[in-house]
Amino acid sequence: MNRIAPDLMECRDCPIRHRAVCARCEPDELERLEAVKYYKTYDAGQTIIWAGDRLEFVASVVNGVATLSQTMEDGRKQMVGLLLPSDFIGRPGREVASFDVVAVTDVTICCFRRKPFEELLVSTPHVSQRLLEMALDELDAAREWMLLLGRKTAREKIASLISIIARRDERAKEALSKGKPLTVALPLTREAMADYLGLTLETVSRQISALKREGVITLEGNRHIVIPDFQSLIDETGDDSDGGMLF
Amino acid sequence: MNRIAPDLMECRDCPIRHRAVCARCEPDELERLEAVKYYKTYDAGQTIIWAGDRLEFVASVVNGVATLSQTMEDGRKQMVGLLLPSDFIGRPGREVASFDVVAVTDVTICCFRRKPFEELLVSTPHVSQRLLEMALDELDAAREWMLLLGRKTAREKIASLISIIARRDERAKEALSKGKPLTVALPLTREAMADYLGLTLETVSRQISALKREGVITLEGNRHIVIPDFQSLIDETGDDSDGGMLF
DNA sequence: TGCTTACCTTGATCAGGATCAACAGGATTG
DNA sequence: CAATCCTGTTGATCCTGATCAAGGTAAGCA
Repeated sequence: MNRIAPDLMECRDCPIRHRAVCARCEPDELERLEAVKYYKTYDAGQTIIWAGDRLEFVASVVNGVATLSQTMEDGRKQMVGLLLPSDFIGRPGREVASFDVVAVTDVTICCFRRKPFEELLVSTPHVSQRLLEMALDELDAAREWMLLLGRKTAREKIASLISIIARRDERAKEALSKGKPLTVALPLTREAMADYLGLTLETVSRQISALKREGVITLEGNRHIVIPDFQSLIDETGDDSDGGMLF
Repeated sequence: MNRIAPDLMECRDCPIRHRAVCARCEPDELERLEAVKYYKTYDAGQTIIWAGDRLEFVASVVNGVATLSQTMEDGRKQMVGLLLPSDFIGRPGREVASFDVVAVTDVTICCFRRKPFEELLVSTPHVSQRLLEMALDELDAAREWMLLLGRKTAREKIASLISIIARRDERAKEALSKGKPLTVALPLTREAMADYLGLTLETVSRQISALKREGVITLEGNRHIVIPDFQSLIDETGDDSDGGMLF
């Protein structure tokens, strides 16, 4: 898992330095952040924040994958976000968490106590500007997801999920640009995928089998998907076929 | 419709002065905004922005109701936001609109050309702070909506929509606080409701009829809903029954 | 080595909501 | 005033994905 000895790490060596909430910071701003940050690590499966908890800190995901989800009284569950390295956790200006945050793999996060961070937001314009930018991106992504949840078929949902994960995967990007078939690591179980897509795990399994049967994808073990031809996967997502804006 | 003669209106007389993106502005900041704003009005049914259009301006809804939606090639449509007075339209930092914005009733918006507004964002901290706050609120709302789209039944979706509209309705709030039965004006057609909820219009109609048959709601014409007992509507939404955090 | 547990697959059946279709009331128009 | 359009309601039928159920595979462990 390539764990970093967290407390030894300085911001300038941080793998998410140029994508996270601190991306735009000038050296002096970075120093202010550096002074108050602290790292935490969680094992796969651990809950990082419970919905309803008092929100003591906000954080950036440094490495690993976490999910943001909501559960109804009767157990129905909906994932509402996938948190990858550089993504932001928490909501400045809110006392209480609205969603559960759960580590899917082992996770390291870079934390700031909420109150001091809120003060920083006011005094450190490059942090609040970057946070605004990230929030607006998240909002667009959430709205894309609403289309998926409300209108796509099970098959389209699966194809969309795989293509989205492929797009966020650095190594996959490389393979794609070289026209090679690309292999994507799925960090999620079938159940987690179901929670994300608004399906049951059985339907997820069946649709993956169907895509495999038809040669759109190949499985390598249960957690690795090979995509021989990215375009034919895209064709299954139901999205506009303007291959132009890929990546 | 109580149309305001737009160009005569000054910010200090503006009905959304204290809720919109300008809410936090000091008098001097307000002057800067006032200098560059301009009003536009649209008739019910008109499209304000087409997805894919170059985004020339951002704006606040001053009065009326608009929708934010996405359409797939084959016509499937998903609404991803309901824009009520004080809500913000557009995305600073984005060249091209991602969603359609359509006026549902007659609508007046207060516009700022995008480029100058983006500069204002940098130089006017109270604008960007307020915008961040609004974006984070929208994000929470979008995530709530994802639970609705992914996991709720048709009946729960209808009940949720009605209760959400009731909550955003100023006059309804008043009636509620007095314990009176409250009447809510539905600004949406059955079809628009269906697009919002990820259902068909027939299912919307049937579920509304069912709620009426069971006495949870009463209809007054097609666009007004009377809720004799708000709690029993809430009970149908599938949400946590902690009536505590209402409003 | 066999046992347990977690994860996944596949089959049979069911049901919620989609689809197809007919019709009704009200507003608008010629 | 009839004709048309728009919106909404209701019925009949179909189909996608949920539910219930049985096995299968691989890893961890006694």
